[in-house]
Amino acid sequence: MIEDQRRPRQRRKEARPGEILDAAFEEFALSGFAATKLDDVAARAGITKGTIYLYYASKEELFVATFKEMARPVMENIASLTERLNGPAMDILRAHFRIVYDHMVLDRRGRELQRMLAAEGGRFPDLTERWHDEVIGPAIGQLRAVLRYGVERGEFRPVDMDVFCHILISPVLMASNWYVVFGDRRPLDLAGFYEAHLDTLGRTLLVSRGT
Amino acid sequence: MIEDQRRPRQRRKEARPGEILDAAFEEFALSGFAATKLDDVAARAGITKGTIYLYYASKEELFVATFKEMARPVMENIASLTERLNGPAMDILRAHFRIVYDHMVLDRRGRELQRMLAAEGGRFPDLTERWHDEVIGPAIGQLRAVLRYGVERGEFRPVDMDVFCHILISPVLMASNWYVVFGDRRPLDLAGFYEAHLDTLGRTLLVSRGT
Amino acid sequence: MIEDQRRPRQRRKEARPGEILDAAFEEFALSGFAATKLDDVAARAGITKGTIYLYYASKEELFVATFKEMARPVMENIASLTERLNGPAMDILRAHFRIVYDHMVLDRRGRELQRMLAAEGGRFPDLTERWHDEVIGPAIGQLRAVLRYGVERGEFRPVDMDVFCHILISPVLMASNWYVVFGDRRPLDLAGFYEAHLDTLGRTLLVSRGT
Amino acid sequence: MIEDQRRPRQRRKEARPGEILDAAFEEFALSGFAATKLDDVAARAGITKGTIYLYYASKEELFVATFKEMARPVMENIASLTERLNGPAMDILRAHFRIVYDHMVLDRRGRELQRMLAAEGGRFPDLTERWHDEVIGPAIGQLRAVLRYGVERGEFRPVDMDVFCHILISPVLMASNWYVVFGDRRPLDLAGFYEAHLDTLGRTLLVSRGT
DNA sequence: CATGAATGAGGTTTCATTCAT
DNA sequence: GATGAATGAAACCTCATTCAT
Repeated sequence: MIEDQRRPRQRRKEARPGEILDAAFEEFALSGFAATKLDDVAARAGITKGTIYLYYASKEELFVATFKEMARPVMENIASLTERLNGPAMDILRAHFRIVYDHMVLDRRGRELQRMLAAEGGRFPDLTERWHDEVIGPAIGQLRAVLRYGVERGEFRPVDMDVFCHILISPVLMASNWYVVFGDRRPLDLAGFYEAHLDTLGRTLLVSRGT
Repeated sequence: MIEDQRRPRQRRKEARPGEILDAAFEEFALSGFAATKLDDVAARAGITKGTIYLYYASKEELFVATFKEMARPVMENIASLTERLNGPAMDILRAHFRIVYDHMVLDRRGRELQRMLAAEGGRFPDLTERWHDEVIGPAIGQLRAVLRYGVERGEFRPVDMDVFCHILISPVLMASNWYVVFGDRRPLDLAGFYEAHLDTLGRTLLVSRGT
Repeated sequence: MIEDQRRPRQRRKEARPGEILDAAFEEFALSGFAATKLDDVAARAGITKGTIYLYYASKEELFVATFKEMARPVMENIASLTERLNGPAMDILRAHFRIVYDHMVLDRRGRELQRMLAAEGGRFPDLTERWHDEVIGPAIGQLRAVLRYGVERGEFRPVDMDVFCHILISPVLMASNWYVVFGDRRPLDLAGFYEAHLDTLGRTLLVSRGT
Repeated sequence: MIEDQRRPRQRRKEARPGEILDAAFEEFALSGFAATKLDDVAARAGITKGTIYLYYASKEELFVATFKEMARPVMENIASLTERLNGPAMDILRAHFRIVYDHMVLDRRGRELQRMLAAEGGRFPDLTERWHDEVIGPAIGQLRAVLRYGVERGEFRPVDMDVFCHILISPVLMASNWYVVFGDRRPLDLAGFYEAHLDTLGRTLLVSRGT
């Protein structure tokens, strides 16, 4: 956003790829892969079309690189989810979902990534796989670990883990998807949503609930 | 499915628009709006490209017509959801979700419609509005009516309707989205999923559960 | 050349591919494969660029089709060279070379084909093979048959066929190549050249020459 | 070929233009003028694209310089062909053609130069002129001088010099062209070819041949 | 001298749209 | 109504050339 005072040719080359990916992400998120014009990406990045090809061999490669770059922080954060399991399982769950909400719902990038995947997954199965292996899979794996911990602890009732993990995480997808589709026109009370989600978790899982 | 006994020529004339929409839906669902070629639509419909323009003025118009046509049965079914509220609220909920699952998860069209909306909604805000007004809105409205009925009946505990409706319906979106994104490669136990979903509903809503 | 009075869209489609190949040949012969612009081909054919793609999938394919089409008459004429071997071998040779000169030297297409092969053969090895198999090979094969016939008849002295065939046919390549490279600026006396060539043949091959 | 012992940096400076021409020649010979990329030339020369422009103002100029440089040794050798005319004319011819074969057939550069001329001559008429004036013309001039010498000497029969010179030299073009077009896939017996060529010369020219 | 990032004109290719039949 | 050949704008991509370092 801050104007670089040096002339274009003088800009430091190290920053180029990143600037391009930022611009590309905006355009791809806005228009989808097929409808995005490299001219627009270049214009947004303040360069010309040809320059993109110095760093990425094709539009497809740019898309993949963009997705991977934008997914990286999400992946890293998911990977570093609660490893320590001690204390009440419900507290761990609460912390767990706090992070998931931050990265998949509140962060615009997380939301757009999910949308892009739904939209373009057919043409980029590798990205779908990667997203599953490094985001969805680990997130559900962590959730399952917490559930098992809670059950072993006598805090949670025993449930079919495979299925319940998907059930319990679905409000996250709902919130992300709602935001992306209906935007600001039909706002969602995200804070209330989060609380209601956790309430549901508790009622669904806890063995004994304080009435 | 039922063979039309009339001569192809004759049959065709009236059925054309519908056949085109069927073909268009498949192609749009497969490739998205921008990447779909009218050539492919025409080929799939067994006609030539020019013929499409006899019925639809542009690719955009075809897309809108396709979406509307495919959304119509879903809308109608949603509209005819349980109007009568009598008997246990939980039974009504169960019936309600049966229909929702049938049309939004099990029916490929319902799944694709949701995906298309996520993918192309930005370029077709009218469709997004329509989908909200005639599918999502009514479905949630019905859900809210049942919840209110259950609360009035003393069967459900009082909750924040607005938020909980979204929470409680999210697994439907999850199932639909999962299917569309991960396809058959990572199958979901849909029957178990449905049961777990209803179980969650019960535990979340019911005032007292028979242990 | 004769203006077709019908408007472009009305031209008969059957003629299109041929018209395109004619135009393409001129441009390819003029500029070579890489430097030829499809715009120019289209302009020469009186159509637009897109139309070319209705008939040929790519510039390469157009080039190959052009070469094959232009080579066809040459190939057919070579194939129909003297099959009957009777009478003086020298007379047969004379007739043989008359045809070869007509198609490889006097005919502009024959000359250009040879040039194109030298120029683009590296990028289109299939064409080179085809040209060898259907033009050069047969022409030399026929020449060899006549030589053998002349030797058996006692008219020609025995020579190493493989090598002499190439030697004896070289003036044809020289004439063709000269014309193509130096054009009209340094004309060649083609009639005298042909006679001198046959004279050389006679002196090289005949057992006894009438002094 | 001889290793330059000086440090690369130092050696480079003076040798640059030559190295560039060497690299350019390989690329131009491989792909032709239009399809050759300066990137590839630079890579082959071990420098960067920009450096080429320190020495040559444009791709065209580089091509011309390359051709001239590569043609220089050929021109020089042609120029120094037999000036002394004494002894049997046939011996002189033999020596003459030995040199011509060495430089136009056996030397890859000679072959490629001829090919390049056929391929790009249209775009570079100056080169064509130069090649004619300094290679083809002198070579034929020398040949004519030997023929005249042989005729005057009573060794050769009188012939139409202009035409016969072309005829008699054509096997050289054939050999060169064959090699360039069919490469190693359809090898030519060059030694036998040379002998057969000289045999043809003798039979065509000599007044009386020892039967 | 040398670099190599950047440019931008221009080429190939695609495809929604038109229109004469 | 239906066809399908033709169009032409626009997209992706290439690469000769420039220029600040």
